Amino acid sequence: MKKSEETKQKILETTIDIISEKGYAPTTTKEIAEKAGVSEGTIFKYYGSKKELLRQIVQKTLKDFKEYSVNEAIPEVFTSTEDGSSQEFLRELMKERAKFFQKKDKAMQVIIQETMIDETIREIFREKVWSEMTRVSDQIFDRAKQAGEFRDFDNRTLRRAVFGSFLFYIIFEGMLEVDDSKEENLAEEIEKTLNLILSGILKETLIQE
Amino acid sequence: MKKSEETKQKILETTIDIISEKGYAPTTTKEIAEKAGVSEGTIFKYYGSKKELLRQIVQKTLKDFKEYSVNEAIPEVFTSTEDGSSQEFLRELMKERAKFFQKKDKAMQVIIQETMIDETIREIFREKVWSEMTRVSDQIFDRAKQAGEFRDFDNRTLRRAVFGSFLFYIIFEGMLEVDDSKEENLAEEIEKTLNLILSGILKETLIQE
Amino acid sequence: MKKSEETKQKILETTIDIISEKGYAPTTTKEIAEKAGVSEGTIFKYYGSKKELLRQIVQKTLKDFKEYSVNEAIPEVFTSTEDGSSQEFLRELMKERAKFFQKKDKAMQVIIQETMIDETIREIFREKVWSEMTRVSDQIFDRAKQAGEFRDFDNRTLRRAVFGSFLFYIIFEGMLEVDDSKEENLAEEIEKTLNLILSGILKETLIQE
Amino acid sequence: MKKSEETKQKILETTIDIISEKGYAPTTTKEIAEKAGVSEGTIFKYYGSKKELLRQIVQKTLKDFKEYSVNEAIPEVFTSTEDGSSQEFLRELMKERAKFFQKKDKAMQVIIQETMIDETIREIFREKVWSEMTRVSDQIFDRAKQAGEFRDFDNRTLRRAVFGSFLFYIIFEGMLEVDDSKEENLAEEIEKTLNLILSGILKETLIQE
DNA sequence: GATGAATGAGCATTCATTCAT
DNA sequence: TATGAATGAATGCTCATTCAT
Repeated sequence: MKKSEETKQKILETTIDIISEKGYAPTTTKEIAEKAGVSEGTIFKYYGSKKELLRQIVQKTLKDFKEYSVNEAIPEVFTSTEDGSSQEFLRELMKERAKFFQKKDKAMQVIIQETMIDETIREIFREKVWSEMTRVSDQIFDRAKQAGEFRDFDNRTLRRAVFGSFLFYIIFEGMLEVDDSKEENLAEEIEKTLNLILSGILKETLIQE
Repeated sequence: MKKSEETKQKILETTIDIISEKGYAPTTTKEIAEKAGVSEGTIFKYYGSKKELLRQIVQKTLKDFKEYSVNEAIPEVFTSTEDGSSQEFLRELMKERAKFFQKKDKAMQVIIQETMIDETIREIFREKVWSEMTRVSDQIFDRAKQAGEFRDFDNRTLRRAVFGSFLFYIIFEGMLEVDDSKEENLAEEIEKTLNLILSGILKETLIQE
Repeated sequence: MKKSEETKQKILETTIDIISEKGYAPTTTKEIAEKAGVSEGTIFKYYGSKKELLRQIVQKTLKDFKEYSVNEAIPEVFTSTEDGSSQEFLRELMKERAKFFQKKDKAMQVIIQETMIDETIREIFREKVWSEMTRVSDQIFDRAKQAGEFRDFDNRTLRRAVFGSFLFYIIFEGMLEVDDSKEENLAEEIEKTLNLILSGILKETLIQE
Repeated sequence: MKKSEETKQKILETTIDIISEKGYAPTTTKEIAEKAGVSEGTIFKYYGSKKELLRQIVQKTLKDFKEYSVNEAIPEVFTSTEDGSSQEFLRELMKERAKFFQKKDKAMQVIIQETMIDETIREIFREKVWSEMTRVSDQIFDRAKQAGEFRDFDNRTLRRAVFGSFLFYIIFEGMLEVDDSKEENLAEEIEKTLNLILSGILKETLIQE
């Protein structure tokens, strides 16, 4: 990597670090410059504006996410579950996604934060994540329902259950349970949660079909 | 209500409205003053500082939440599920809570936003919501497991599934699916989601006991 | 004294108290109102503006000073030194003035402070104090020199010596030597200082006449 | 001097100019910026806060004063009065100090003003000026009394006479006698005043020894 | 290419002042 | 008469942004 690329990268990483802690608005370019070891001018040389710096962080992270999904996660899942059930497929998919989240931990925090606040970011999120998530999960759910593997819940309800527990884990447990055994196995947690969602909480099945 | 109380209340409501749209930091006291129809001075007369205004919004909302829980939600749930199962209890409880969220919609948005960013607010949230949520759900889950009604998932996994889908509904669906049939019945959505979580997605139960 | 006069007086005294500690500018009308036990509105009812309140403090104090000079100090001095020397007269006069300063301690601080800063106040000071001080001291000095009692210093130099040591005592010793024996006898201090000035520091007289 | 140092210096001088006329509190940073030909931001870049700007003015002036005393005034005085009397020494010392005051005229006004109002500044003044003045004058006075040159006044009374007339000259004559022959010789005024104080006003010495 | 000095619009906050009650 | 709610101009200060070097 060229020197200038390194500098640019350093700025980006530093910004993600700081913003994920205190949010975008209260983070100053001065602070970023100091922690990144460059002058404020340099930030503007590379990114034009503070807002643009944020946009590039979001865009880059979501592009990475998409690339990861397409190039690594889904092929990997396909291979390992080739002739398997939808259930197996979903299980592997969630684990792959979780890996990404875990690696891009702070950047994802930034994205969720800003998605809640900024319409521009929200739009990017909608386009890059939400639509893809909806599309892929619709495919899985539809196939599974057709195959008689899943009960007949509508896709939105299914999505809510599958992704919601994941979201809860990311946002609240990570943020609020400070001193907890953070080193617990993510894959195992996903496993347990999906088990629950797939098999249900109750001993006696509630729904008569 | 006295005139001065009305003014104070008007400021609070206006602030919640604006902050829930754009977040705390980029909202200016000038903007609040204009939309609330008071002078900037008045805001500081009543709330001392912008930060304090936020703190009071959070505190008041969470106090209302607690009072609602204790005075309305839980008694109501107890009465209606007196000799019922834990499942029934949980179901009613979630519906009652959802009602509150729906009513305090914007204020809750503010709280979730700031919880992600501000350690002070995070602390309040931890004390007022998280600990209470943990305690109450532990009771329900433990009782249900002892009664042989629930499978033997650990409480954290159970919590993740139950509250996560709820969170997903609040944060993402509300925020991202703009043009959707918002008037859909909340109670019904809760019902469907809990059915899923309680009975599981799969037709054949996964777990052998 | 009528109730309203009492209120007015209370405001004035409170203001003098506070201003003498922190100066006019950083003292707020809110602070005055609170310490005086009235509403802010009342202050403006009586004094019209903060500036006017200051002006009235200065004017009143200097009017008191003048009245004291004319009605008490000078007659008292005349009586007690009727056929005495100028030296005796000066000595008594300084002691009488010192009594006033001691009594009006804080108000005089306010006046000296504001005289240094505000041209309006400076003008009042010039008219009420400086001109009178100059006039009276000129009379005493001239008479004493004519009588061969005083050496032939010009009046300004004489004034500087006589009033300067007094000023130094008021401003710096009072302000800077915090823990000192404040209860020391003012009259005695004046006495010692005037002795010095009248007789000189040196054992051998410097000036040959 | 570097450009940035010049800017910093310009701000300082402009501030001294304005504050010495109207005092610290009513002087606005906007006014300083305009008169100094810089932006308000620049002031805060260099001095952090308005209060800090004042503190630096006071500190710098008093540091200059101390350096002047030690490096110029006292050596100069020692050389010129090497085998002379204490009287001669005191005389020269006062003249040297007066030179400094005359040069730093406005800055000294600022210091005296703020010393009367602000405890922080008062503390700096106590440490830097008052203690040194007390120490040096004690030495001179003690030596002179031991040598039988001075009468037996206590040091505080001596100080009051010597510095008081000086103070009076600085504060009141400079401030109140606007149209006067300001170009009069400072050295000569000091001379006359010290003559008076050393030899006394009276023709006949008052004190019998 | 990178700096850092300088900017100025915009912010939260203060406070003397007004006025209906 | 006295209050205290409300004001809004003005303040100290911040910070993204520019640009000469």
